[in-house]
Amino acid sequence: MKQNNEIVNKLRSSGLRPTKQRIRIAEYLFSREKTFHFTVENLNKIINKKRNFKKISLATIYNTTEAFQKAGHLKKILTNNTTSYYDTNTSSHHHFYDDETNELTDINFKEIELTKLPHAPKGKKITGCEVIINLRKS
Amino acid sequence: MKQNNEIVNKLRSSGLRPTKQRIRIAEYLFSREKTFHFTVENLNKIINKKRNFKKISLATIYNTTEAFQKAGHLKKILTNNTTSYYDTNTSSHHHFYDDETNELTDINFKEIELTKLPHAPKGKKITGCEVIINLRKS
DNA sequence: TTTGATGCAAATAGTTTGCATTTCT
DNA sequence: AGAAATGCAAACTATTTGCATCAAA
Repeated sequence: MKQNNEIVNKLRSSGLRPTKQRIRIAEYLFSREKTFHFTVENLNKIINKKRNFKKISLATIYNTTEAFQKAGHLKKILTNNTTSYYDTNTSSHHHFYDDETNELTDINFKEIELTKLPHAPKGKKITGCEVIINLRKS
Repeated sequence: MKQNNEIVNKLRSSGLRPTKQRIRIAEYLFSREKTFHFTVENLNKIINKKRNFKKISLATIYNTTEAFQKAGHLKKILTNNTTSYYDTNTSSHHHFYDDETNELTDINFKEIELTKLPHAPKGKKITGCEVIINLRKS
C-alpha cells in the first residue's frame, strides 16, 4: 500500500494498520476543509457509490468509524435519536440541533462562552463537554 | 378510574386520558422529590417488577413515555449513546454522562455559566440549551 | 507466518407498527 | 356508541458478532 503518505502516516501513528479500506475512507473523510457530519449509513452510501472501486462492506465501515473515533480522528456527536452521528471536526465545538428535522450544525467555538464548569464527581474525570442548542422553526 | 386526583388532573389537563396504565406510570414517575433518569427498558422493568399489578406491555410503556414527553412532563436527554434517556426534570439543566457506565447525573445549573450564546440561524428560534459533560473513571 | 482486518450473514437491541380487543367518555 | 388506548406479535432499523478468508508486518 503506497498511497497518500499523509493519510498513511496519520493511520500508522495512531496504531492503525493502513489497509486499502481505511485509506480510502480516511481520504474521503480527512481531505477536506469543512467539517463533515455523517452517520455510518451515509458514509457507506457515499463510499460505495463510486463504481470504480471495490465495495467496502458495511461491517468494515462500522469498524473503521469506531477505530477512527477511538484514535481521536472522529468525534461522536450527541443526539436524541437512535442513530449515531460522527463529526470530522474533533476540536472542541458545539452544535445547533433542530429537533424537528434532526439536523446538526456546528457552532463556532467563539460564539459560546462557558465560564464555569463543575468539577468531576469523585473517582471520575472529565473527558468532554458539549453544548447543544435546540432549535425549532420560528 | 378514580385514583390519585392530582395525577389524574395532570393527565387530563394535558389532554391525556387517565387510563389505569398511565396513572400507574405517572404515579411512579411524578410522585418523587428527586429528578429521575431512565430508559424505557429501565422503566419497564421497574413498573412490571411488582407482581401485585397486572403487567403493562412494553409497547404501552413506549407510548406512554412518548405521550408524557410530548405533553411536556418528561424531557428527552441527549447522549452519545443510541438508547433514549428521559428525565423527569423538564426544566433546562445540564448533565454528566459516564461513557463507561451509561449513567446520567444532573448538574446543578449554578455549576455552569454560559455567558455567551450564538443567535439562531435565520428562520429558527432557540428552544433550549443543554450542556453534557462526559465522564470516565480517573 | 503470525497478527490483525475484512466481509458476509446471522444475531441482537431498541423501537415502531398493525390490528384486534378493551377502556374511557 | 364513538374515540382513544392497550397488548401482542411481527416488522424494522441500527449495530454487533462469529467465523472463515485475506492482507499487512
